[in-house]
Amino acid sequence: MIVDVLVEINIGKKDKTFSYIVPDNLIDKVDIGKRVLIPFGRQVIEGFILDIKKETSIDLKEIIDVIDEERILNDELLDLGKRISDMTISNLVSVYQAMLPKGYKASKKSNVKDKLVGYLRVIDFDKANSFVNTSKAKKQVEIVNSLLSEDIESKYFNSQTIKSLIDKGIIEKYYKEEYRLKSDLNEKVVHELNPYQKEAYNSIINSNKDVVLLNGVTGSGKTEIYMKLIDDQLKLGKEAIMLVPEISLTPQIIDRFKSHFSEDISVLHSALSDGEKYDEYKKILRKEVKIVVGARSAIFAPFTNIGIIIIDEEHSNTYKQDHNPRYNAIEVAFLRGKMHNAKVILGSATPTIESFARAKKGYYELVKLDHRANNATLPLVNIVDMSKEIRKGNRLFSRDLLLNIEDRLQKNEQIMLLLNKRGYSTYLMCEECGEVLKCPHCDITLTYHKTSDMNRCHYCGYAEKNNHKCKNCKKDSLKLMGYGTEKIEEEISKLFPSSKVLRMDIDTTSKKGSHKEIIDKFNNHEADILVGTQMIAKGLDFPLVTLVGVINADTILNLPDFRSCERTYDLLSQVSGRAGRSSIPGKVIIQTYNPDNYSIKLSKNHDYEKFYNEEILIRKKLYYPPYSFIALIKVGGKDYKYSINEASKIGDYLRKKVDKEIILGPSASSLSKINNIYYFEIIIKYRDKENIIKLLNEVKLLTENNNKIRVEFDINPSNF
DNA sequence: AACGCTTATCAC
DNA sequence: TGATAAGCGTTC
Repeated sequence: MIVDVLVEINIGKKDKTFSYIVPDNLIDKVDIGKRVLIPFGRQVIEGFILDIKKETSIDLKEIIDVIDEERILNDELLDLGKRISDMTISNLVSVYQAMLPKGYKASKKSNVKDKLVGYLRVIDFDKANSFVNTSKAKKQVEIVNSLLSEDIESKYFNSQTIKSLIDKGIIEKYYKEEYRLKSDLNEKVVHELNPYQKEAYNSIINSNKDVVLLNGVTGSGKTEIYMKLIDDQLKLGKEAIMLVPEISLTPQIIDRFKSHFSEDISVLHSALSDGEKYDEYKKILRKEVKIVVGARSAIFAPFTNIGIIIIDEEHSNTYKQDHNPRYNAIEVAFLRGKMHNAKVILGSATPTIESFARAKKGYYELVKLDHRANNATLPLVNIVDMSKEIRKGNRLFSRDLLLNIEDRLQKNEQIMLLLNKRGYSTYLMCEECGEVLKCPHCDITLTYHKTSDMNRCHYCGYAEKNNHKCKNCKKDSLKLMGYGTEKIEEEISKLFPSSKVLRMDIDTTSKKGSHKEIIDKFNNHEADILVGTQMIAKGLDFPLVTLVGVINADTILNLPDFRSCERTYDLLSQVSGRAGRSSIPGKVIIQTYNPDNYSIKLSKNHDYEKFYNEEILIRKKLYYPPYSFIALIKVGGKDYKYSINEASKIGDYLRKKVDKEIILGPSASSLSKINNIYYFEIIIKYRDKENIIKLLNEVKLLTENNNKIRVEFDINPSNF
């Protein structure tokens, strides 16, 4: 018997497998989709079995061992992986690896094992009973007495005492497999749908379309509808996958799910340890759970009978993986939905322009939910023109914002302030010559971090001590320019010394559990003001927040990205949704230098459709999605001239092969130099999806063996 | 990834 | 000319 094994090593030839002989003692254990241990050159590595053949051969090596008891990749997932590998122009192994949690990847590094817990039990009851009645060893008698009624974890007892009992032949130690995350079942809580939710629910179940776009304003109670839809599928004996952005996978949400279903659900997200992820995945493989709630990669949950797939906040760019393989979980959901004949539900208050366009064209069922659940009103939005404020000398905070903060503090209500930049100051500039301090490797502005007094590059991680010296004119005249959340926190504390301020950004949430800690503190009203980056805009629900301030709405607007308006609108509506979630009406103050930009102006009235109508015109005019698809080819190399030359060759090759599609570039990437590697980009705007994917796979084959350059592909990039 | 093999480079 | 460094190609 021979098996074909796919290994995680970059081999010039696409998805090449290696054949091995299966020794007789392993014949019963091998199966397609399991991992095996194999000799490979001089090393021993792991790989996936992709094929089994009856024939035999003598000049092949033998597999060393079969790692898995059960298949970890079933037929559907194996096939799905092949399609994703094609769609994303990436290696098949990398897709299979991305589909699996660390402990199930084919690599020696992932040495996550089953958690075994040591227990003690009585083996000789006669001996135990007489021992209890006769022995004078008080501690030992106590242990045996307890063990006579139930088995107990060995860690609770002194090992010396236990040893003597084991030696006497009365008790023994044994190991039991346990899950790292205990399933503490909550009491069942069932929510009745309100009339609006019921109407939306009915439209969803009565639709004959494969995909439903649920467009509900923030706070309209989409989650209740999701849960009802999942209930229906569970009753049919089917399984459900629900994807949520990483950031909104808060303990509150998980608890809410657990109490609704009152059965064990598998939760998959990055905050779990490798061991916990491994266990959660194992529960699915063993068919012990029927519901998975998780971030992007949870779309690969190894279910075999999926009834529904729900993607909450479908506009979130976290569903697209930003490194290879660059798959989009929503597209994977469509593939799996079709395979299982399961509906895919996309939910959002601000859908992507592409999704909404598809819904309007009738490809998706469009279901609207315009009423907030507990009759809460949408907040009042005030737009403040900062160019007028700055003339009055108000650089950071407008008068309007300060007055409102003061008012809320007096009423003992809470405030959230949002600025999507991190660090104390965004950059350092020389006051004498205007030179901006940049990373010596990446050509990107360095950010000053006050806590460490260091200037850091956010791309390569380069850091240097801040010495205020200008590298151009050598004078001590480097000044901090711009500002970040740290600066806002500092200034607010100065202006309102009696208030308690919390800050939430990448710097304060890097430690495990600190994210939850900050949320809990703010929730318990241990602070009055929460200053933070985007991460405070999403999904959080603080009933006492009645004022939300956006310090600078222009940061996203000014990004060189055709989606910058869409992003700005999303962010502003999300953040507005944070204000006035309960009976007290909320207020939002947006500070901007572009008060007339439609994405800012229209967020005031919470009218997504109006924004869509404006935005779609621009997309059409400039031939951007949904009027075209976009693909990005990134060519990187150490030698500037050679790299741009190779990039041009790729551009020429493509131009020769297509006639209607638009090929732009190559041009220097917006981050043209990172870690001393130069990057060039080719952008393709196309309509003929199949043909371009085929072409790009050809380009991959042609460039794969050239190790002077690295070529990467990004189909439908989420930002560029 | 890791090793052996071939080829380039340099001081003498 | 020999020693060492750098690049290349293979792994069932």
